[in-house]
Amino acid sequence: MEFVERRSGISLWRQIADQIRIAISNGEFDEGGALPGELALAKRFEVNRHTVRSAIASLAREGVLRVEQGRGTFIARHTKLQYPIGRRTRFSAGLAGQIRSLDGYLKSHTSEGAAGNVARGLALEPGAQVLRLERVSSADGVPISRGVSWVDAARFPDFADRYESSKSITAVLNSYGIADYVRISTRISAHHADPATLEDLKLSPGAIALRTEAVNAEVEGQRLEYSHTYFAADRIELDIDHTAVAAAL
Amino acid sequence: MEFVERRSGISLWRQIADQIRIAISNGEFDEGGALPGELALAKRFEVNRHTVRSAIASLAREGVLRVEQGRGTFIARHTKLQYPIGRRTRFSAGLAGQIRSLDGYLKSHTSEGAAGNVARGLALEPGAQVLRLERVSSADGVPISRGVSWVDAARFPDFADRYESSKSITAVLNSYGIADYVRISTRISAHHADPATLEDLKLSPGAIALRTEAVNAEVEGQRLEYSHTYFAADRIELDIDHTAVAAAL
DNA sequence: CATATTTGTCTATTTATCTAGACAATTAGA
DNA sequence: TCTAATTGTCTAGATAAATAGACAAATATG
Repeated sequence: MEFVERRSGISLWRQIADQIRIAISNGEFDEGGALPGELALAKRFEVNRHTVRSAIASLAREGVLRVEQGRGTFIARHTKLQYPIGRRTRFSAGLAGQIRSLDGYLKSHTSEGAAGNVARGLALEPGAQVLRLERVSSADGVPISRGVSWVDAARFPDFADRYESSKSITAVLNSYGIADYVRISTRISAHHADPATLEDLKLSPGAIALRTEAVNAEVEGQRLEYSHTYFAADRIELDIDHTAVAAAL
Repeated sequence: MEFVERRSGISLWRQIADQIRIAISNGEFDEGGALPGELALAKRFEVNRHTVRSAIASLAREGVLRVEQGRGTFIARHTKLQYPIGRRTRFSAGLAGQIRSLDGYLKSHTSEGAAGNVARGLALEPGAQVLRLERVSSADGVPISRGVSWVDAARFPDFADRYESSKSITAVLNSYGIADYVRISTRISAHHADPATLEDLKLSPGAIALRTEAVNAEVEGQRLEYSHTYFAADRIELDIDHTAVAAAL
């Protein structure tokens, strides 16, 4: 017997869909990839068969399950992407090998005064002019992340133009003569996705966003980039590498 | 105008509550701590005033908001705990300074054959006997995390007994003559909390769990502990430290 | 004190979700 | 081919969520 809670603001079918999703990612139905029948699931969750059917229908729409009349319900997709994070995190290189194509576009770029957290991240005075770049990335056509980056406007006046042509933070920094940089800190939290993230990542309400707040700096410590990135938590997970400086060379 | 989606399986009041929560954590209502009036919020989310009231009531029950008749609605609580993760992550030491008390209890301990991921994490043969320890931790009386740890049963036969008395992984490892250990890898994902996590962390359905899958090892590389930990995402965030080995001494 | 603004409570109605049951359509296996 | 087990579709009714409006109660302000 599993638990679903009524009057929680989450419909029963949605709770059941979430639990099935988790069970799949825990490898629960791996033998053959078949789920228990609708009646068995209804008994397990203590709900009506039609409620289970709603849950299954929503997972089938997402491509997680495949339903075949007379045969049963099967797992259609399983794996999440792994996004490595470490001292030498590079956005584009991280997913290499896991996907065929990685696209990204610059959604907007503006100049603004640095708010508190941005100023702290870049070690600037609050209110100093910074460039704000908003980017959306997709792997094999599926949106993966939405990121906002801030850089010092005084040091990188035409960062946006250069980014537009190369579409790589690393390449732009290289073009400014910065051969190498390292990740100083990453702060990770999880939320229900806000409307902007829902839209950019093509998620439905209630979906979860993994958020990283990161600072990249030169090897000597001079701050380069401060960023917020929102990942679609049902498509990707973060893989932290704690190995020491050896990899840096 | 913000967006709420109907027929998504998440009730409107719940979507609105989630958005208000996010807005608070983004510092949107910080001046004075007062939210817009119910009518203003109803207009903003394009719903009835009563729907907004449901959202506010649920946040007030959680202690996030404080409602005063005739005056308005105010922010009651703001901050999340920061849980540091790095090469030298220690559960008990991480939250020092942020909280007054840290409690934990051993919920269960069993001996079992190592499943695939456990065997990989501990570098054992699949099926090798391992001890499984399930722990729940609370900060200042509020549940923070639920963790399952596995250790090699052959090497640490009475790990559970020793843990029961010291309530510290570090202390138990010390008692086995292991003076130091390091975090090798941490994998982070986010899910809707499963029923066991909901119960242990006293969350309501739809709440988000931040999950870490971690491997701790001796400095020389010998694997010591493999763990899954679920954090209540609305109470804590993970703070990754990328600084190199300097801190290890 | 008078007034405007805010939250609190009540009734009524509409819409969405969940339950219940019956039976059809498809598939697998004896 | 017959039967059991599965998913698909329909109807009907009960429960929960959302809308709508009216007015009370508390607060702040001029």
